[in-house]
Amino acid sequence: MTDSTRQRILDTAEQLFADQGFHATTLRQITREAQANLAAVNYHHGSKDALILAVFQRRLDELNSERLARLHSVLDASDPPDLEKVLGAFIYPALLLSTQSAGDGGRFMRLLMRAWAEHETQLHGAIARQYSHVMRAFADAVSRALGTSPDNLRQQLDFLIGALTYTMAETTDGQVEETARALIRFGCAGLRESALAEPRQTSLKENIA
Amino acid sequence: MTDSTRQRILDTAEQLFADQGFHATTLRQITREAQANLAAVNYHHGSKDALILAVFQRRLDELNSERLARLHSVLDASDPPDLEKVLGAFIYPALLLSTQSAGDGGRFMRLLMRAWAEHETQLHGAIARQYSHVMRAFADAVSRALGTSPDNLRQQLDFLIGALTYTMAETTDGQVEETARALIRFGCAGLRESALAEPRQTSLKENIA
DNA sequence: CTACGATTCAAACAGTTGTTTGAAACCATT
DNA sequence: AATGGTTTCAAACAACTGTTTGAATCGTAG
Repeated sequence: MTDSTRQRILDTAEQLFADQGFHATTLRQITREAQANLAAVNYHHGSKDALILAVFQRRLDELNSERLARLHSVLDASDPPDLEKVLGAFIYPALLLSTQSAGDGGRFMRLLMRAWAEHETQLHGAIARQYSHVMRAFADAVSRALGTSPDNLRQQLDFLIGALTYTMAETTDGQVEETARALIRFGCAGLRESALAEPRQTSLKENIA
Repeated sequence: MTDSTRQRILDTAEQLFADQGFHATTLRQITREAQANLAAVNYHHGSKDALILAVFQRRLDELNSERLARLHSVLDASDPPDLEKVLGAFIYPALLLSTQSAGDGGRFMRLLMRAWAEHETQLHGAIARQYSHVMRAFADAVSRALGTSPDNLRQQLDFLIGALTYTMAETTDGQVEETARALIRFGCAGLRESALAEPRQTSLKENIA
């Protein structure tokens, strides 16, 4: 292994941050549970703030690439794309990150929730920045599936993100698959209804994307 | 006034908790901005944890009674109740709490978000306990509007709560009304679609409410 | 074996935390 | 003016925070 201590700190920090929050979790607690020395955090990661960012960077990179890979696979399958499959490409990668931390399915979602509540901090900005291009890609895909402009879709996608984060944060491992299916059905209906409300946008100017 | 310092501490604590989180906010910061002495928090509220609970108690009591009042008004208007109006009775009171803290529309929602992330703490349990009977009332109302069993509706209502909390947490004051309308339309479509998926439940056993 | 860079470790650093204390100040009632 | 209960205040408390330091240990290449 390139660096075992660094990884162990990252893993236990992720778990403790999700359970207790960033400020409430102490470096002594992290290093004790990771069976490392107190100074190891500063040695391997520089500072506590840098550790927090590192915890997210690792997972968000994983989440983003998995989502985009599935999305492109869906886009290649049919044109216009199937809305259910587009939402599936958005939702299932998030569930994988949750269920892979065995025993606590909602941990990653609670971590995201905590990060999002940190509204005007470095963390919120960093996550928003890493999310934005993925969100744009999915907004484009949904707009093509519905035949509408992608402009007002960001809001409806936020509805979906909110529902996903909140619900999965307290879903136990067994119900994850069923909850995901219900969420996809719920979201598709909401998106289709919202698409009906605004005038169809079929002009070239908006739809070449 | 019965107690001005107590109220001032409650107000500034609410604001700082939403902006920075519970642990990151210090009693010295609260008392400084509230123009009170450091010991005033412990004198008036007992402890920092008790202050956190008090901040939520005040707002949740307000939110719950407003929601239930509007719900009963909707239930009295027609039978079966109008689904859009039921969701409106759920959503608008939350917006009022957000907009009444001028200049930062999403503050209360971020506060709720932070509280919800505190998963296995006293705070999470207290909020869930205060929410449960309201949730039950709205689940019953929605089930009557749709003509389905209220059993599986809790999950769809959680979708709505998640979308509401997440979206409003970053909605600026001006867009609040429009966002609420979009959310109601989105949620109604999702609920109606989910109702179609399961078999109609019209037996006496489930529907006497 | 030796030497050297990477890693670990115990100890200490200065600063901050929530809480407590006892005296001072306030304020209405006698 | 004197009383007694409520509220404020400055000061101190022990405990804990993230970070730094310099020596000890490790693993490996010369």
